[in-house]
Order: sequence, then structure tokens, then C-alpha cells
Amino acid sequence: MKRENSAPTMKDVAREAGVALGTVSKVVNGLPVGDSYKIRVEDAIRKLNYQVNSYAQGLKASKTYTIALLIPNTFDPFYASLTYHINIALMKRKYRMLLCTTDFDHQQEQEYVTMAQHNKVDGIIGLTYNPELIVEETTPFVAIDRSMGPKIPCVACDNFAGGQLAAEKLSDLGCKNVAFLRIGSSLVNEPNKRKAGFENGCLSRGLSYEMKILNDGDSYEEFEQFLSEHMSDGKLTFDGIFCVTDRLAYQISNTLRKLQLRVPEDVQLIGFDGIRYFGDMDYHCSTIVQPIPEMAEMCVDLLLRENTMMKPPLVCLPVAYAYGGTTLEG
Amino acid sequence: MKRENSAPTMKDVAREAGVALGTVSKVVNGLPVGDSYKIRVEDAIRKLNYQVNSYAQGLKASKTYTIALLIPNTFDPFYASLTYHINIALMKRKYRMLLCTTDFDHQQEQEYVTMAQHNKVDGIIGLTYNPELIVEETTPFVAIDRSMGPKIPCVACDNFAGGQLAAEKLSDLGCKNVAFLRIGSSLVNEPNKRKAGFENGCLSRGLSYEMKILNDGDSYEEFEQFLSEHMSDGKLTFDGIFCVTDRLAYQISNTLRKLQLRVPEDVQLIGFDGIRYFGDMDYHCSTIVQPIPEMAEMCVDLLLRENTMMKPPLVCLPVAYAYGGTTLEG
DNA sequence: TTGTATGCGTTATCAT
DNA sequence: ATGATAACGCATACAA
Repeated sequence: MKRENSAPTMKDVAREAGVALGTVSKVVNGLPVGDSYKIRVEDAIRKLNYQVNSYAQGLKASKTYTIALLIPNTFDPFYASLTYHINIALMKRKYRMLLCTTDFDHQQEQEYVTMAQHNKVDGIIGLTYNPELIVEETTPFVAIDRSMGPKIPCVACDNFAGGQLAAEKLSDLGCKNVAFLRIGSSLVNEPNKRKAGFENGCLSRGLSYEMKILNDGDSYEEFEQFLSEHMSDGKLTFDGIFCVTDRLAYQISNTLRKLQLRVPEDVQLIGFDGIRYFGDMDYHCSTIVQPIPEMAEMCVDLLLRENTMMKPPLVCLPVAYAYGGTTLEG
Repeated sequence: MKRENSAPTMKDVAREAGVALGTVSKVVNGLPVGDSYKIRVEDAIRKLNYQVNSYAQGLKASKTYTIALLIPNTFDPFYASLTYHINIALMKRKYRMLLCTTDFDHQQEQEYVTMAQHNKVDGIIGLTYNPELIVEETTPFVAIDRSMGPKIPCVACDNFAGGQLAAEKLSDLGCKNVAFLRIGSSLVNEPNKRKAGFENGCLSRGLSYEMKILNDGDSYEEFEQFLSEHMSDGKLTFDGIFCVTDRLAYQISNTLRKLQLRVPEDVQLIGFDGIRYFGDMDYHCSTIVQPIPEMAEMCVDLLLRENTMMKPPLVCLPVAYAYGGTTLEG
């Protein structure tokens, strides 16, 4: 007698039902089994409150039913929401999620990928910033927001369309002279297309525009200086600003206040991401909303898809504009 | 030949090093082994880039090196931050985290606990709302913010002291007549002590106060009505309000604006939790800050602690006041 | 000290 | 259709 308070196993069920081990396995896996046997096994399962041990299952099948999510953190609202929806999508498919927060650290990203390669997870979903990330082709990988080569599917929102939409909205709302402000990784990634989309939108609407692009190391103060330089007579030469993220829009909004400018009366502001106060309340600002639930579903779907041929290199999901108080009219 | 691109196993290492399987196991686990053997094994491990399969390891040891975190969601900033820090604390100890988002659903909470009981996780950290949650004593459990009996440790911030601190701060800042506003679960839990602490603080400072307590089902509009009823001549009879969470403070702040009241000039506001914009920027409001990193560490520490005798039933961690623009002076 | 054999809970391949 | 048995990767008691 070794089993004390540990969970019941198939063997226990078999003994309880008076059948062979293999029969229990078949019932559990839905394989054909005689009706009378099936009933007895099912009764025994209920009686013992049996559940399969998916780790033993995984050992046999060389599957872990676990996928790793590589993400910088979970306190940034965008990452937090992505984490939530990916987790839901995985649980729905009986998969577990191993959360790997990388804090933007290139080396940690690589370590997690390597770890994952060693039979510890069945796949990886990664929002990463290491341009030299080595990912062997043996482990399925889906990237978010950054293309990592033709063999690895990338899921993103339609950043180009989002930028364009921002320009069109500002134009519709009466802006004549706008600016695009961006800070972030200098890496080639999908969100960079927001700039191109915005330019495109401005050109097609005949909107005159300026850009200020900062990289990760740069100081935020450069934006303050940029804005100050574009003041004359206490007025800003821009009547509309498109910020690359809602986070930046928040900072810019504070800076504008310091400059005695009113939002949206003096200058209208559009952000990107669709972040809400406390995760589910109002939008922080007027914004281009990323379809996070759909992106999460798509990531999981692509990762778990059997047919490896049907994996498109890039999937862009549609964005939408939402009013959030920093533009005119609701 | 079955092993193709799958990860190398101990057997491979043994063959490569020309030693027996058991010897490899000993080297991996740091058990005494002859120096020459040890070196050969370590070389082989490096050469094959071997890593133990911790699931097979777990199958043997009936350990999964996984703990489950039961939490309503990860998009609410408080939960998101808690998730982040608990994840970090676990990874530091080589434990994985199984994220179980319950969306406040009592039945889902029970399902996850039951699932976890079945040898799938080594322990559970739970922030739950099911008062009848059944958790067998076989699986270590640590509760957050709600005591679940003397055998289960509960980790929380010092909610009583936080309430008291809020009252004292409002008093220090010149308030004479204050209010406490609360909405949330009617369950007996730790955050409820904020009320008692606040009362205590008001009494000791001779502050006159009123309370408005709402339960989960109740409509927010009751707060609006409550505040309206306390208006006379366009002035609020309160000069300070303590909200049970930053989230509520945000809503109340919006309502006050609608009532043409200025914060903090007409009425000062203190929230609770220490939520920041975008997870790491400014505080949403002046607030009582919960020590989330320390709470996370404490949860993991208690859960993984060997000595089951040394588990205190309740651990309260210290809170601090932080200025966030909704009180006078910085 | 090192090697061998057994078992952890499953699944799959056999005979029956 | 059902039952016995080997194998998955690892740890360990035991034999050498």
C-alpha cells in the first residue's frame, strides 16, 4: 500500500470497475468499447473522482499540453490584456500556459526559448525584442508584432491601416496641420507601419504633417523640446497629434497641459492600442483600438494548427477608431 | 531509431559518455560520483545540449514544479501586478505558474481547485470569491485577501492600518467632514477592514464621517445619489472622501466633476491599491499603496515553505500613503 | 563507487 | 472487443 491520499490512477479505476487497464484508457480517450464495460468504467471514474494525469499522458506522447508565452511583463495594460486573452484561448483548448516575462531582456528571451525547445513546451507565442533570437524549427512558434522570417507566422493588428485611419480621423475632425510622435524600439516591427500608414493618410487627404521619431534610449524631453519649438504666440502650430501608443499620448497630454494648451480644443490627440482605465472602463484617449481578443485567438489557432502548410507568414487584424475625449465631438 | 529531432535524454548522455544511466542521473542531481565520470558526463551533457525533462522527473516524484494562480483576470491593474510579481517570485525558485483566470465565477474557481487537487500542481495561490470553496488539505494553498480558515495562510496588506492612514491623512490635510465609499463583494474578507480602520482613524482624530456601503449587485448610481443628497448651495458637505479602491476613486472623481466640484480644491480624494497609469507611470490618485511585490514574495514563500508548522494564518504587510494629485499639497 | 532493475501513469501493440 | 505488456524519461533501491 503506497497510495494514501494521492490521486486515483487508471489502475484504481480498472480495479474498481473490474476491467483491464487498457479498457479504461480507451473509455477515457473515447475509443470503441463494449457498452456494458463503458458504463462500468464511467461509474468507477465518477465514484473515484478520477482525472487523467496529463503529465504522464504527455510523457508518453512527448507532448506537454503547455505553451509558453514570452512577453515583457503583465502590468503594462496592452501586455496584460494580451496575456489574459491568450490564456483564455489556450484554456479553452485544454492547453496550459507557461508565463515567461522577459522584461525586454534579450538574453532572458533567448533563455526561455532554449528552455522551451527542450521538450518542455509544445509551442511558443512570443512578443520579443531580440533581433537575433534563435528559434529552431522543431518547436512551433508564433510571433506577435514582429516578423521573424517566412517560416514563423506573425500576428499583428493592421498597423498601417491604423495609422491611415488616424490621419483620416484628424482630417475629418478639421485638422490642417498635424504631427506624428513615436518612441520605441528601433527594431523593424509591425507597429512601425503606423508611421507609413499615417503619412499615407495625410498625403491622400492633403494634410500637412511633421514627424518626430525617438528610439528607446532617447529621452522623452526631446518631445517636450519639439513641441516647444513649434509654439508661437502661445499657440501650437499643430492642431492634431497622432501618438504611436496610448501610453505616449498620456505623456504628451501632460506636456501639452504644461504648455497651457487644451485638449481637444487647441490640439486634438489620437493614440494607439485602445487602452482603458482599469482594464475595462473608459478609454484613456481617442485611439485606434487593437482587436486584442481576436489577435489572441489567432495566435493560438495558428500555433496549434496541424497543417503546417497553411500557416501564413503575416496576419493583420482590423483596427477601429474609438472616441476617448481627446478629439472633438463624440 | 525513433529519436529524430526530439530532445536528447539521459540515455543518450549515458551512451555518449560511456557510463550507465544511473550515473548520469546522479551527476544531474548533484549526488556523489567519481571525478573522472563526472567530467565525462558533464562534457556529454554540454555536447548534446541536454536538459532534464522535468515532466518525467515530476512523474517519478509526484511533483509537477507547477503552482496554480487563481485570479479573476489579468487586465485589472491590481490583479495584473500581482500576477507579474508572483510569476517572478516563482520563476526565481524554478517553479512554473499555471494561470487560472476565474472571472469571479464561483464554479470555475471550484473547478480549478479540483483540477489542481488531482496531482496536477504542487500548490495553489488563490484570490477567490467563492465562500464555499472546498480545498482539501492535501494540496498546499495560500489565500490572498480572504481568510479561508486557520489551516490556510492568508496574505494581505494591512488593510486596517491603510484605512486608518487614509483618515489621518485627510485630517492632516485639513478635512473636517469626510466620507467613506465602498463597493465590492459582501464576503467577509481582508479589504473590509479598510472601513474599520478608517472609522478608527476618524474617531481618534475627531473627524466626523459618513459611510456609504454598496454590494456587488448594487448600482453605481447609488453613489451619485448619495453625493447629490449631500450637496447644498452647489457645495458638497464633505471636504474629503476615502474610496475603497483606486478604481472607485476614478469613478467618483468623474461624478464629482459632473457635479461641478473640483478635486482637490473642493473635496480631497484618497483611494486604495496604488494603481499607476500604464502600470508604471503616475498614480491615478492619492492613494494607500499596497506592497504588491512583497505580498507576492510572501505568498510564494509560504506556499513552498517546508515546515508546515511555521505557517501563520494571517500575514499583513505594511502600506504607505502616496500623493497622486487628488489631495492638497504634494 | 558504479551499474542494473523497477516503477511512476499513460498509451499502443500485441495476442487472445 | 478485451486483456496483458512494453515503452515514454527519470529516480532510486539494490546488487555488483
